[in-house]
Amino acid sequence: MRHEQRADAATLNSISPLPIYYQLQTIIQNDIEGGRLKPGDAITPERKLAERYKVSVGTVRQAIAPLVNEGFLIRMQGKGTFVAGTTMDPDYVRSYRFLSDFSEAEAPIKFTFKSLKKVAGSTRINACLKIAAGQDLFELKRLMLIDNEATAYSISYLPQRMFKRLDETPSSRFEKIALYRIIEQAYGVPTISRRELFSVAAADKEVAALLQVEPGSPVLVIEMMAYTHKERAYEFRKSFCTTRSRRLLREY
Amino acid sequence: MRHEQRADAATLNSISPLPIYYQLQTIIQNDIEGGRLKPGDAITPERKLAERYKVSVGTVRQAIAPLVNEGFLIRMQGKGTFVAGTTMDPDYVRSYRFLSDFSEAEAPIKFTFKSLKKVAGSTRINACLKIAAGQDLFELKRLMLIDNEATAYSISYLPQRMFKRLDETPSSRFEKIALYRIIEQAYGVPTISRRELFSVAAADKEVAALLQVEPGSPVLVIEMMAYTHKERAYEFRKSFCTTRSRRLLREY
DNA sequence: GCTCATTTGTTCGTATGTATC
DNA sequence: TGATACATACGAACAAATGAG
Repeated sequence: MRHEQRADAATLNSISPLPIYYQLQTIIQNDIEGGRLKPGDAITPERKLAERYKVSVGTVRQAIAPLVNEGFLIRMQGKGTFVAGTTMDPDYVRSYRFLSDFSEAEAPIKFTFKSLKKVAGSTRINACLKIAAGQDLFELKRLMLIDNEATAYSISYLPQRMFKRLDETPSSRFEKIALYRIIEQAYGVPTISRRELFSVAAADKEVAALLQVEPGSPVLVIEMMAYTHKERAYEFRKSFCTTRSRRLLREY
Repeated sequence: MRHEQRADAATLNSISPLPIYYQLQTIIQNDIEGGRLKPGDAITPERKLAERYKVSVGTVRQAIAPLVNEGFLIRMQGKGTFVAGTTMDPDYVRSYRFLSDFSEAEAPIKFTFKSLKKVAGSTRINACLKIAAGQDLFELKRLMLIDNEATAYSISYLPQRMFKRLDETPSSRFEKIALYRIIEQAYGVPTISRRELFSVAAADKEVAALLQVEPGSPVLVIEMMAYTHKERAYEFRKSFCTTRSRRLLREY
């Protein structure tokens, strides 16, 4: 479990205008973002880092503290310092939160799996994901229910090359665990940020049937990109929501 | 400009299980959240705090660091440590950001002032703002244009008691400076968080006329609450957006 | 343009406490 | 119980930025 960091090609430069603690912080952060340190790995203990780089423990702590603060690392007294997974607040990372009003409580939601299959890449989606036009995708469809009423329908696209054998995941898993958790646990890809585009559109036949509305009636449409380290896109998702009785919540 | 903190009713307790640095952090944070330290104020220098509380400079720094990190304070070498205003990333705090697609650049937006007047409180809005039903409100209406095309229309409600004489603000100011900046600069109320509820609704006559759409046609509706310290609500806003050519952006 | 007092920034080293295994 | 590792706290020295004179 303990990850052995290689005995540093990167070294600290005391002549550099950059503070030593910052140089060390960058080294560690690069190891995380470069995938050499994966979620769950323990990093070298602070005292050993201090010896290796010939700096004081305080300086090592200065390097580690901001990484802990930004959510890259998790420190546990008596155990060690570990690489974190998805940094976003679990509440914020949830895409489908519905309220009828600000004063009301959040409605519990149920995910149902519809399908997961390999599909050919699309020009637009591959461009958004910044992958070659020829690369194939996984297409995941899910329906979200509140009080047994279909409330949101989502179609996700993920690069096959990045998530090999995702289609071997038991479908029940997609109903129990959030997608970003699966991505993180199975592939070591944490979710760092997301962008969403909101619009209104008329429901097509597929959406209308699933959301139980008249074809052509207006629904809330959200196109989302999910990003891991270094703003690398890993998912494109299109969601359709009815907002008859409940409305979609976002907090910042 | 320099704010003199009173010579501490609150004192540090070395017997307490809470670390000293944390106790000191809490004292400072309470002064900020309680309004005794306002945005722009300088806090007592670290060495003086160390003397006053009989702790080392390092401990004071440990107390200040997280407050800097969370955005309550801003430190400037050679100048001092100052109480920050709105903590949110300026980009994130902007409510009206529109893109035609993920790969496109953001469209520049123009705010136009429509009206600002005193209105009686409403049961629902006052409840959301957690103020007495009888309290009066300011109602601010603004129209947002992209490429001279009406794209969003917003109606904001703010408690009169909290923002006395807001209606004496020159209307041009609302077209040049974001509302949250005015609120912060004129009243010392920083924006800490927001919640939004997204839905789709038919445009009424007023909205349809301003957004230049057919009455009854579907528009994106966003109800927003803005909060300052301690999750105290200070604004209720209802926005209506057309998403013909551009879509509303949110990032997390 | 220069100097000086003030203030924060960086780095060091040490000691002791506490949690884990 | 002991070894390991992080948490808290202290204090000192020098660097760098600022603003006043």
